[in-house]
Amino acid sequence: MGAVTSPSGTAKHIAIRDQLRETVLRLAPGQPLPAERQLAEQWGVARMTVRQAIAALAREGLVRSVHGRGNLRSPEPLQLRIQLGSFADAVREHDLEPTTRPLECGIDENPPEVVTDFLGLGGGQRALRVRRLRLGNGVPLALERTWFAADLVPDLTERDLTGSLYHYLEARGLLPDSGEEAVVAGLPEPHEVGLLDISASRPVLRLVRKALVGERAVEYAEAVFPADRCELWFPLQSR
Amino acid sequence: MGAVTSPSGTAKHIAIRDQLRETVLRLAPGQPLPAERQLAEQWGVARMTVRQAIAALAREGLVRSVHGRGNLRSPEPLQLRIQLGSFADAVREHDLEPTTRPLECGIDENPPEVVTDFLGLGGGQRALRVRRLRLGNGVPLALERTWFAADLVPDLTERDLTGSLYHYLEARGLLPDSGEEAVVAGLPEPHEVGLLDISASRPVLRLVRKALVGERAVEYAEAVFPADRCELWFPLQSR
DNA sequence: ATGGGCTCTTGGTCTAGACCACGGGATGGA
DNA sequence: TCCATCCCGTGGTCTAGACCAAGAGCCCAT
Repeated sequence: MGAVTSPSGTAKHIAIRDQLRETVLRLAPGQPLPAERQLAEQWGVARMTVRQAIAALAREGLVRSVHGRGNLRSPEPLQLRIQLGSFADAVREHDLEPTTRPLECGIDENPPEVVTDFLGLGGGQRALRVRRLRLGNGVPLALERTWFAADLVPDLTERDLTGSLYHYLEARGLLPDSGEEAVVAGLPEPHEVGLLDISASRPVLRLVRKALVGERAVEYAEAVFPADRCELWFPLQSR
Repeated sequence: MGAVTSPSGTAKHIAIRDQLRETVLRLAPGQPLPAERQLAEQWGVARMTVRQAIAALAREGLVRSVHGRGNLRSPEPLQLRIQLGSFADAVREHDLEPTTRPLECGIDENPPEVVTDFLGLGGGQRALRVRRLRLGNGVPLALERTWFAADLVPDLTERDLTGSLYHYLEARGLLPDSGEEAVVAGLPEPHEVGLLDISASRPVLRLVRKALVGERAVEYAEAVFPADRCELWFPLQSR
């Protein structure tokens, strides 16, 4: 079939990538592209060249390669505006059903130094670590890891984790009233790729929250958000 | 020389990537890895396989491939904490020399709808667009694009752009006192790659600021930060 | 019905080459 | 001394195959 018409000087895999992008955008999410071998023959090109083009589309987040099945158009991203401290509310505002999957809840025998420093854990005091996956309509939106001083939350059970931790904290007068949040971007760790159901080359937002009640450090939390699906929102302070 | 010792079941390019990562970490920033052809021979492997390993290290941000020169270890990232609205101060706090390179300053004949909506531009009112590159010790840290209602800043000249725009605004009683900021992560556009001097596969933080003085919309700004070099920092509000 | 295995299709890895395009240093002439 | 040019080493692209491994559906034996 027709050879690749590259505006002289353009690499073939670039031209193929651009043509293929058009093809993908005409597909419904979840639908596969033609097989790599077929595309290679169709364009009269080596399979490696087609793979290079598809890899680029995968980095763009447009396509997901699944071994044994094909190169599928990615699901439509849902873009979520999250104002920090109210995850469930943010999800509900988008008419999504917020759910939480507890992954882990227990004593962290060896917490990172940033955690012990911030929570002021010295002799004997232990850190409780909670890991949760937050979803909207079943789609993973955030992976959270939170540390508390264990003696502050003695009766926190697995059941409390499926709802808002902030309700639990509020009932005990531990609702944070100040602190700071830092945001960086990066690429996901391998284990995060699976839990968040994203591709390894798509960026993520990482957020670190240090929260206080008055002078007392209450919560150290790290959250990972797929960049495709989430936007973090902050009110500007008066100066 | 020694064949690749892969923990049976591991792909060669993975094993090579991991060995190569160790090699890179022993290099000084800017120093090149051995040439691809040499590495391929050394490990008894095809050059394409070595290239696959190096591409992974490039995505990690550890290595930068330069056509005609080699695969060089990336410069040491400088990690900057930026509290919004005070870029120059943030840079100075890290003992860096903040500079600004004005790229463009003029009327935007066709501003995006989000801009005209926010700034309330109707009828003959026009938008002034400013593009600047912010650096610390000569290293690009942010690419900014800012829109103002043109009649609010009639005497803004190219000279004002090299310093803090906020000084200019403050002198005219236009210093923003409220607003909102949204943060997303993504990959850089091709033109951003060059200006920020990053590799195309490294994530960036994108920030959109809508700033007001009282009820009056003053500034719509978009900024792009290399994820390797910047961390955005926000104070937590009292609730 | 149902479960297990077979087979076919798909992407994943890898090879051993080829030629192109860029950068930099050596070389030589003005 | 200075500048243009050439050459060579580098990464960038591309080929035409090969085999491996995972998913999915078929078919048969239970």
